[in-house]
Amino acid sequence: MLCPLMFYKALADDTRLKSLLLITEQQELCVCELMTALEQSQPKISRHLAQLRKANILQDRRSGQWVFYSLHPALPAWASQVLQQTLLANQLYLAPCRQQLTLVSQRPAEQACC
Amino acid sequence: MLCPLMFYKALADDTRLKSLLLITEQQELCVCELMTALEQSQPKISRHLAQLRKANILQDRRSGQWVFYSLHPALPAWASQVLQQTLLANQLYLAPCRQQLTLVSQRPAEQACC
DNA sequence: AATGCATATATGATAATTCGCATATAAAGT
DNA sequence: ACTTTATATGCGAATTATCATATATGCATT
Repeated sequence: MLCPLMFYKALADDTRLKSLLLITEQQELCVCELMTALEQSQPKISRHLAQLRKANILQDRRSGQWVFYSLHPALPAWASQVLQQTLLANQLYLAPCRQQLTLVSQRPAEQACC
Repeated sequence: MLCPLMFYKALADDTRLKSLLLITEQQELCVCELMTALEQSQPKISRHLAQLRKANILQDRRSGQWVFYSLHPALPAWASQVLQQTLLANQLYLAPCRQQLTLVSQRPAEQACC
C-alpha cells in the first residue's frame, strides 16, 4: 500500500520525475541510459533510483553488469495512471531527455548497452 | 502553463496535499475550516495556501473577513485529473480530516464560518 | 587473480524547506 | 475609537534534501 504523500515526495525532484516518466514510456531503462538521457552523473542517478526502489515505485533487475529499472508491478493503478497522464500532457518537459536517449547506440539491446 | 515538477513539489507536503484534496472534494474552503480539518496552526495553513496560490494551483476570494480558496480555473486538465484520482483512490488518507471538518458548525454557510 | 566497467553506498558540506513565534493587516462588531 | 476575529507575513531556528567526492561491490574478461 503506497501512501499518496510518499508517492508525491518521490515525484518532487527533477531527476526522479524525469527518470520515472522515461521509464513509464520506455518500460525499462538501465542506469547508464538514464545517465545519458538526463546528462547527470552516475552516483546522482543511482541515488535517486535507490530512493524510488525503496519507495516501491520501481523494481530493479540485474542482467550481467547492468541493472534495469521498471515500474514496480505492485504499483497501485491510480499511481500509474498519474504517471501516464503526466507523461502524455507534458511532452515538452521530456523532449530533451528523449532526444539525448536516442544518442545511446543500440538501445535497448541488453548486449551492447553503454 | 504549469510545469509538472512545480506541481508535484506543491503536492509533496502533508499540509498542502491534504488541503488540496479537501478543496478538490469540497469545491471551496476557508482558512479556518482547513485549520480545523487538519488540526494545524493558522500561520502554518496560511503559509502553505500562499504557496499554492503563488504556484497558480489555487485561487482565493475574499468574502468579508474570510478568504475562500478553490482550485484555480486555469489549472491544466491533467493536473485536476491527478487530484481527482488521488482523492478517489485514497479515502483513508483524508478520512480523519473529513471527520474533523464535520465538527465545524454550519459549513459551508459563508455567514457563520468559524 | 587481476583488471576494467557498471552500479551502489557512505560521508561530509551545502542548500532548500519548514516551523514556531511574534507581529501586521483587514474586516466586523461594540 | 476599541475590541474581536480572520488572515498574512517577517524572521531566525531546526529539519530535511541534495550534491560531489570517495570508496565499495559485483560481474566479465583476460
